[in-house]
Amino acid sequence: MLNDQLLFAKAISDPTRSEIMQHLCCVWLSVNDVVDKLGGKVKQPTVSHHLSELEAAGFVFVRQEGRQRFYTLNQEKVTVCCGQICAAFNPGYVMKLEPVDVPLQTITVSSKPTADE
Amino acid sequence: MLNDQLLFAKAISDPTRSEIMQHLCCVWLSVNDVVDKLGGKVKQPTVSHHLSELEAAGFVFVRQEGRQRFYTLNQEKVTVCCGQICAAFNPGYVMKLEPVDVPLQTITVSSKPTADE
DNA sequence: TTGACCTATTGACCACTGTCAATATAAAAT
DNA sequence: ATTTTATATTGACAGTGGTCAATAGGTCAA
Repeated sequence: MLNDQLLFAKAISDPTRSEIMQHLCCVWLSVNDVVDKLGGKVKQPTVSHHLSELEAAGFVFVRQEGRQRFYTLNQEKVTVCCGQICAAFNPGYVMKLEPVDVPLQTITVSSKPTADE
Repeated sequence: MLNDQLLFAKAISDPTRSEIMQHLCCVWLSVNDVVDKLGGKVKQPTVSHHLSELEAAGFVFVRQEGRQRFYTLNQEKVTVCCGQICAAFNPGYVMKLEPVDVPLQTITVSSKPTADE
């Protein structure tokens, strides 16, 4: 029913969830790590709930390790969604993501970004 | 407390409102025009309500003409918001919008501070 | 002036959602 | 085995938000 673009918009439309997602950019954090990063704004069950939602929607990856669970952002999916939104509201334009101080790199909205490591 | 990025995410997180905004890309439509474009999915008061919200948030422009009100998308603001979102979730990258088949035009939305200016 | 038309407003309804305290579950440490 | 630690789940609550019917307020046409 709901496409990724709408799911992504819903995901980032809540301040707490948006902040969580940004903290999960490029790093793996445990649940309590995220709780700490939020500086007491919300409690652990709330963070856990948001992370479950994000996982269900495919916006984060999870890795269990002992009794902790580490989460990280699904960078590719998020980038594709960003591109879809840009394209939807800028007809006639193409979005490109250019690494700072590095040769050009292009993201075509309907295909996979070439974000190599 | 709520920045444009969050307001934009909220705006496009509802299917009806997102569709309205896309219909208002590059054209001026009356309220009833929008109602028609939505094909009976929602009634006129609902459309009117969404348009009021969008106007309050600055995402659409309005022009009164006789007994009708014409709305159009605030393309620049929407594009800036798209760029902010891309930047927020792609640290280390800059987003560029390139018109198809036309010389380069750039919208820089970097989270990195530029020393000058 | 009267009536038809366009849009905004009101009030109500209900589904959804973000949050928390309390508790459960599971794994590690003692 | 007991305790401590890390996370998930449950249940409840208040607030938000999308929707509509009914209506109000203008504006134009006859």
